[in-house]
Amino acid sequence: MADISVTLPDGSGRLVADGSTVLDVAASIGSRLAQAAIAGTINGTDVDVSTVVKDGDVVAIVTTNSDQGRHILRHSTAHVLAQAVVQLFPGAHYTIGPAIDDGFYYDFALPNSQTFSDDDLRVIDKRMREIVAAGQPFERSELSADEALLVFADQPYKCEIIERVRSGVADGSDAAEVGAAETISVYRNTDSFLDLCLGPHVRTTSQLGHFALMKVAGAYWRGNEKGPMLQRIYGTAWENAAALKEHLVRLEEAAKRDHRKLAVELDLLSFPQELGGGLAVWHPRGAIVRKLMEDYSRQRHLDGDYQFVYTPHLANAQLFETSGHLDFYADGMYPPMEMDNGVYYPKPMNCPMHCLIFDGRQRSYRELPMRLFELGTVYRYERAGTLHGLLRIRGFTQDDSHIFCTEDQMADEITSLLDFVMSVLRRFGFYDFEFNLSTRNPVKSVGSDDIWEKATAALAEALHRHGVEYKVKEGDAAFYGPKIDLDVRDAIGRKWQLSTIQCDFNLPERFGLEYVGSDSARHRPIMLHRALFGSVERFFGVLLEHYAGAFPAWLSPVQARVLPVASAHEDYARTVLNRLKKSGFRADMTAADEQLGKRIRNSKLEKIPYVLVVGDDDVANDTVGVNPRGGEVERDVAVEAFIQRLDAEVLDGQSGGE
RNA sequence: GCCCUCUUAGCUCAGUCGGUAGAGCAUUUCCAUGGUAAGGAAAAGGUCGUGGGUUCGAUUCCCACAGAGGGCUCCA
Repeated sequence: MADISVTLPDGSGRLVADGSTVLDVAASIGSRLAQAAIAGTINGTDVDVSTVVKDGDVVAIVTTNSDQGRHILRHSTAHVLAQAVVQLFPGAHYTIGPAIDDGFYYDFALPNSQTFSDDDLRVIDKRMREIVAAGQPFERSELSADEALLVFADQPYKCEIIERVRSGVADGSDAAEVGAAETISVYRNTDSFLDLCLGPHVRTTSQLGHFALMKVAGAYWRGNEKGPMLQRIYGTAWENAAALKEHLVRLEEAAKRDHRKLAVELDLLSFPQELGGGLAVWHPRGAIVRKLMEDYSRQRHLDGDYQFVYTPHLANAQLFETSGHLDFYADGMYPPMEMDNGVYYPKPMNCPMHCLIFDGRQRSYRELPMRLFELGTVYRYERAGTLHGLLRIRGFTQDDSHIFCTEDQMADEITSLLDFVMSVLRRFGFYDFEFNLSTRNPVKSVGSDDIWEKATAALAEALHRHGVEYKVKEGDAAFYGPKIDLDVRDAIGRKWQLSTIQCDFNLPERFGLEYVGSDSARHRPIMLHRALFGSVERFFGVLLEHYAGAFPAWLSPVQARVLPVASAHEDYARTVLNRLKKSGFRADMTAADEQLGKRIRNSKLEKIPYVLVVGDDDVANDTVGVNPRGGEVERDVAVEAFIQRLDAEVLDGQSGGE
């Protein structure tokens, strides 16, 4: 048989026998590679390892320890899940089951609106392992739509997908199942189980097995809340036992950082049931941290030439009619209060009120850019199921600013805003930023093409000037203007969306805002909305998770705790405490009513940065024993030296770190 | 709002096959004064989320509501 030549990713050529498959190519390179091969790519297209290569093809082998490989084995595991469910729950309809970050899910419709229980998960898991042990092959075949409809005649959701392919409306939501192509591919595991799928898949189920079923959840068919509610099973799957274990440990670590758990443990804040859902009260420990955050924010805004304003929590309905919020977002607002002189609403945002301030008198171009700043508390009636600790809450405070400027000022203003945002976030220990630029949704937007183009260009320009990478989210802008969103990565690599910078062409129009230009004519200002923390509550929650409750010294509720070894040292301990307080530190003391070890333990659990132990030696020498959070104990430190050290650390926290 | 699960002492959790409840930690008091992550003893603490229903009797079974958790949808 004649040889053909294929090219490998490193550019080298390779001769293989005509009719060779991707797996044969892998085998020709090495037997271990062939073992690890679960799929391949030919000329950039994902394929099964059983696919035959042609002369001149560029062939790559996909192994399990790559993102692409894991994606494939997760998707294959989803098929195994579907087979197990179909076997165990006769009459179950299976719908779609894609791979996702770290795992996969599969959505099912069970007969008679049955639901899965946790016990069911255990049974399903067991059956899945039997399927893995059986080493079933994944055999690909291609069918016409008519053939496929016949094969899946008793699977209405599959038929719907097939019909969508036939009528050419299949889109991203169908992508895991079928391609955009006219032919429909299916993968067969056994004579009785096959599934619509674009592929590729592993060769056999025996290449799978390092998976865990995580949870059951409800999910709407096609994400449509008017559509049927399906039963979704989430799972995670990895290339080997170690990777699976690592993932599960990571989840445990993240759970330990849960801000709702830490808020209770550290006595920071609570959500009393009597208050109502999504409403928090701040306890002294949490309130002091919040105050420090707000003080810091205020100081930075003063430095940045912002003008401080205050606006009330209620407003006449007319205001929100003017702003358009009542038209668009009435569902998300707390209900109206009818008074003798009109109808009032709690404010869901601050912008309309800031517009009133701008509009309070005639404005000159000389006043622009005018930057109004407020820590403004707003109320939004978030739907019950969406509440989530501090991250999604019904009453919250935005570090909200509205900047009124001319079109020409827009680019500079946005550029300096980006500096400002990053500088503030760095102070809270975030150094890894990702930017998203959301552009116009042509169907739903206000404002002229010209102004959209200018504003989008100004945002892009600012990003370019900073030399930062950014993703463009086409059509993701609000109806009133384009925006930049900023995501940060926390200490364990999770992504959080925090800051936002938005252009608004709508409110200036609706409120008829104007300024007098140097040409003596009236012009409409551009309005920029921006929040750095986003909401103080949400930012606090993210910060809690980021620091795992161990706030840096400048933010810690208690910076140092003095512990006398025995009662005899209490007087001295008190003088040390007073010196710390006089130096401006937040410090306290725990009397020797309990053993030293226990008091140290409790202080550590409170994540206090410094525990100062004082005994006979210290009384004699004016020293302390310093037990720092996460560090080594140091004895005989002069009190003055410790104060200077802490002073430097706090100062560095507030102003260093750039 | 939708699907599932949950709600017992300040916290973390047992428990009652329907006969009004227990532990550890925390709290208070007493003893102990201990140099770097839990010393000992005692006391106090609960209309078992709320409201209805079934029952001789409900914290337990049923229903509704509220709140929480996991998802979906939504997030100006």
